[in-house]
Amino acid sequence: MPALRRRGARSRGGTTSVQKDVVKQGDCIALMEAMPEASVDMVFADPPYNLQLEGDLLRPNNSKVDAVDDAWDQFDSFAAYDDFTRRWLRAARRVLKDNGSLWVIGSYHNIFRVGTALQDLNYWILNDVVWRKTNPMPNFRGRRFTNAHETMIWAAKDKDARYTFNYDAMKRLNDDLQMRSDWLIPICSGGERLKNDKGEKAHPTQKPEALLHRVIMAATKPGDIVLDPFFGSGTSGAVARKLGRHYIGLERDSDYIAVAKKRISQVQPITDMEMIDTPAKRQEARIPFGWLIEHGLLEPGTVLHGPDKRWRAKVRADGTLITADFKGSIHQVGAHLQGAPSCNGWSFWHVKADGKPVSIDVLRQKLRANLPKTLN
Amino acid sequence: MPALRRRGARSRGGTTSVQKDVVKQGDCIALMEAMPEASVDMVFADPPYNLQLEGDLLRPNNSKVDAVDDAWDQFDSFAAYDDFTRRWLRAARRVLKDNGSLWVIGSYHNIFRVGTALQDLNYWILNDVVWRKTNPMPNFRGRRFTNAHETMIWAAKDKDARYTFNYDAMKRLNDDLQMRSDWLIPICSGGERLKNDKGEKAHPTQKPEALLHRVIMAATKPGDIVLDPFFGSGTSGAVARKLGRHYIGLERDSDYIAVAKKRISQVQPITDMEMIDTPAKRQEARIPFGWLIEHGLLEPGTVLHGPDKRWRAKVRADGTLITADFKGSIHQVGAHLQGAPSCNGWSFWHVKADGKPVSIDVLRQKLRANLPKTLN
DNA sequence: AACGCTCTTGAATCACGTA
DNA sequence: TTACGTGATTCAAGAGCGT
Repeated sequence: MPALRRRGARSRGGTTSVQKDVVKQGDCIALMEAMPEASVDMVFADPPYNLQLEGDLLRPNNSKVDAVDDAWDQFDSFAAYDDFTRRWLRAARRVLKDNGSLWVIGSYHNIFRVGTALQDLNYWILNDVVWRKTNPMPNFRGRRFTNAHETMIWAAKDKDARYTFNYDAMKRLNDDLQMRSDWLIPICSGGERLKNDKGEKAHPTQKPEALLHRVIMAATKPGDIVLDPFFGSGTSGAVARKLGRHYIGLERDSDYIAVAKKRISQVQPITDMEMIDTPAKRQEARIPFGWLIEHGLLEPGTVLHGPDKRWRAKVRADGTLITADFKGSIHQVGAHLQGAPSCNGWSFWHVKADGKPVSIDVLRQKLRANLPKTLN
Repeated sequence: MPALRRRGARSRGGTTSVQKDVVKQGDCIALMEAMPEASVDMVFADPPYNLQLEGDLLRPNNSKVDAVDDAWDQFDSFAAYDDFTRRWLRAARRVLKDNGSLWVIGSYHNIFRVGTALQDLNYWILNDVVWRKTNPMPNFRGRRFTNAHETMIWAAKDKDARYTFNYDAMKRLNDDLQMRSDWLIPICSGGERLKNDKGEKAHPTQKPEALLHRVIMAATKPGDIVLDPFFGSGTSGAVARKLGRHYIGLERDSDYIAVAKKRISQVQPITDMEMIDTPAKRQEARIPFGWLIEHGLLEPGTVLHGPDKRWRAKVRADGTLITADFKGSIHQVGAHLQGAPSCNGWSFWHVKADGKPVSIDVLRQKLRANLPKTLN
């Protein structure tokens, strides 16, 4: 039960305290209603999509697609889904700080209803952001376009809110061009995809950490609290912890909670504030340096050195480098250290791997090979 | 013997006739209500976006909605926009043929409300398609992501509609990969952008012809009728005419109508069917397997084998196959042997010719080419 | 170690015509 | 309206395995 407080005493920075870095089991609406109001800086929500699947779907080779048919995704009608949506969005709005913001991810099955509800509840939409998948599932029957993206809505609490947007960090993550509303990121697979002890996927819709990296870097500051009312396998919590933010996860399913807790416990937070604070080749696909970090080819805090080890700098989470007295892009820092007018950071900087220096350009090539022609 | 005929030759509704290749002036809802029902094959709509800064939103009765800045008026504005949206979508649904489809383009200001209305009116969403702009307007204040895309919703009249989708044409447009739901297309500028006699742009939101080219090629056949209830500068009409389709444009503003009419009059339609027809495997003349035997391309008793020689069957004179324990069609026997729910016998079975395996589909193509064109 | 090949898999509202 | 037979339909990655 929230403490009795005077109207207007609501702080913008939180005199109220809320339990941080926890996962709570239960219905997210009830759990949010029990939280103090205006207590979190950002909400990230991956609600049920309300897919309406009828029969089985077979691939051309007659194998069956493992569909999302879990009970938690079943609703009787659009009206029921709308009611659920409005209730959790209203509860989220109450616990959100006045200058916080909210992200919701969805597909065409549900995102229009979410967006309508947001607007009706007086949220103020800032962007719709398209997550373009490098490797979506194809359309097996040839009856539609390949459903190759999902949509995120980013909204402030109201029209006049002074929400956080780390414009420079985003720009640097994108090689000094403004970050656009369409993001190209692979789906979660391979080693990142959590499995249960039977080797099955632990959660049917686990989101990639690269996606959450960009969301959290864009719209929070170190120390901020990220609330995820549909915590699932805990991607938002894991990335928040890694980036020096706090998390609160709400989840009904105890199996998912166990997976998420174990996962988060293995995350090594970046404690060096310098690494995470955010004060910001033409024919081939352009790969911003920041993408190496988003995709885990470099960890924030990694030490890079120049060709002959005279020069060193550390990698920050937003894709800039930092030395004792200077920070900037890989090119700017390289030029500064050498006292040169310019420097190609891609060829200048190296990272130690198994004792041997590896050019970061090698990492770029590796990433480029993994991000196919859909880049263009 | 079944007659050789094109598959999918069903009539697409339309005993009623409708005026084609015209632009009508007036309120689109009233104009659609005056049209015969089930009379157009596709609707493309670029409705007002309800940009909240513009304040020029008109209610259904054409009264102007005052500029709004508080929550109550905002709700009033959304309600008016929703009402308008539902009315024109309902009218459009009535004039759409049962197997037609509808496209609506919008931005985050209005697209969620459009999508919700579509679902509520029992339209069946097929895809949301993202138009990624190569050259969007940058974000000048640095407070959001560059708004670099718009969203189109593609919907059928209902869940069971047999809408047109030229899968093969789309695949060829995309280097023989399935067309995805994210399209990269430049905004309309340069010579394509229509100007008035003062050199100002003739319409504020003229859409690029490349966008309409892909929409119309994807979802209509030559000779189909495309209805655009917010005709504006007439991009949909110009592209429809160019591609051998018909258009119906509805528009309130007489200046826009003048621009559109002049523009369309200058379009040279492509008359060569070879240029605009989009042959699909599904629509090719059906050749029963037995014809291969009748026409001497296969002898009764010939041994067929599967892709890897594990499976064998003999051809009987009536066009069935026989194995030790089973007989049936090429499809049934292929499925039975593999223990699969189904099998495309045309691609499964091969015959030895000069020591090399030849797919029976090759024989089918040979026969199809030799049959008189008039039957095709 | 480095390839090359096969097999598996991912938030999916995934036939159609004829009798 | 329903039942049934034909036959159309997949892309990018990762894992595993053999050379």
